[in-house]
Amino acid sequence: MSEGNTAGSGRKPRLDRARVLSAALELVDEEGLEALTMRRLGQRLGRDPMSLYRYAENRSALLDGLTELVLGQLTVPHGMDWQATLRGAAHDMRRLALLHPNVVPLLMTRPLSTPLGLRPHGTVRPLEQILALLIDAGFTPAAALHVYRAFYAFLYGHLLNELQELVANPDESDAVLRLGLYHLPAKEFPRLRALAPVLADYDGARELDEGLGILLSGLAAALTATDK
Amino acid sequence: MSEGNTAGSGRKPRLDRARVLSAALELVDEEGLEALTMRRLGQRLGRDPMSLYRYAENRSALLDGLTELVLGQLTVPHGMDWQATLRGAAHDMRRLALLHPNVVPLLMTRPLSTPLGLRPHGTVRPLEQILALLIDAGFTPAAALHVYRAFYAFLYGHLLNELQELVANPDESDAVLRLGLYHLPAKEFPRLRALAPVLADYDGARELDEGLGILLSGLAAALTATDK
DNA sequence: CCCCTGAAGTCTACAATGTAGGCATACGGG
DNA sequence: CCCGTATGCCTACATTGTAGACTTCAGGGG
Repeated sequence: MSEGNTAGSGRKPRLDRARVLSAALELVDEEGLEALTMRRLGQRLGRDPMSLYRYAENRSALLDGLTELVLGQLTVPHGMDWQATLRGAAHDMRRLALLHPNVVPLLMTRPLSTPLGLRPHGTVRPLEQILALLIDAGFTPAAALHVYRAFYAFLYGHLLNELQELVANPDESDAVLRLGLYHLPAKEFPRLRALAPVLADYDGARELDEGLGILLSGLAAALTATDK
Repeated sequence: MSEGNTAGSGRKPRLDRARVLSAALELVDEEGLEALTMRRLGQRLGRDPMSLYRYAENRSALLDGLTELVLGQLTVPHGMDWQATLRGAAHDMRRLALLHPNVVPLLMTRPLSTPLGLRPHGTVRPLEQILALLIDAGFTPAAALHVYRAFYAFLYGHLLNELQELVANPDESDAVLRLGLYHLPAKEFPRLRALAPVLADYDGARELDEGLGILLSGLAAALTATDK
């Protein structure tokens, strides 16, 4: 019986920020954000909860660390024209979101409470990279910022959209059941209910791609007209 | 001395779901989401915390109630063409977000954990209204859904974007200071830091409007080409 | 080899939170 | 007037984040 090391295998290989964060990420991936408590995380690492404070100041900083860990894995591709690059980055971001759906709320809302300059550098780097890309492609810095913002907005919004479709019974193919649509009074929500079949086969990658296509080409047109 | 009724004025005018929710909204508006605890809310209403459970099952349901209360105030305008209507709705949504910035994280993330059919009806109604609008404007139901999704994505993403600019010292006009940009190493983030002046005068309404213009006209073009 | 210093980890303790379960009380219909 | 039901309150508890003091331990200078 010995002791409560849930993870079991490795024996006390000296803690370390990266180790803490990735354990936290595993925990959140497996059991959701609520499960990420200092005590549970300590237990999973076979350590006293209090040890964590050597590596994370407080729980909120731990959450920031999580977003940093995930966003740090985002790769902005090289050697293509700017539109293809942005598309590539968007799809990679989508991949990360689907890989860690429970972290998505953090990705969306953490920045709301942290000014740009104080965010973990890893989370700001993609912004810098993309600005560089756009400026090298000939955009004015100000125009580059506009493009980035529109891109970011649509991307993040799309992810919010897409992850809603995963909710509930992911193994149920009938959208009426899967999304609990039968709870909506038919008189009040006729169009929505009629859309059940369409809701049933949602293709996130494609929807993202088409939206981006429209947005990016539109931006290119609008901006070349003025100051690009 | 009497008792701990912080709100002071009114004396026990019988509780009621609407009263509870709007007190919760005030509390969140004034002191942020963290301040919304059962005890604080009870105190503000001059009631025992436990009374709240008559009107809100649990804290999570209270948060859902908040999003419902705010989204219920969204008005989708009438009597214009579909693009103008969507624009109008977007600006009204923006108004609500700026009015209740602390609730925005809820608006963005609550739907992620609640299937469509189980959401408070007030939060689904705008979706139905907009679908109706688009279908009446001649779109296929499926096409209407696509338009709605792109619209919603950009709108929500834009709000995430815009609310980040409010963070930190809202009364400081210098963006370097206001956003803490001096914390970013100049070698690693040159473009971003150079953009400080542009970041300083951000016009959210305009940015929203221009993005929407591009997106909506692009959508119209793409869809009339196929099945609108 | 020993001891000493700082870091790494742990223990104890506390205030705050959500909420279950039982009780009081006030109100409205017979 | 009386009683049943909805409304509100009280007590109690398990769980959380985290402060502060203590322990353990690695490793480097005498």
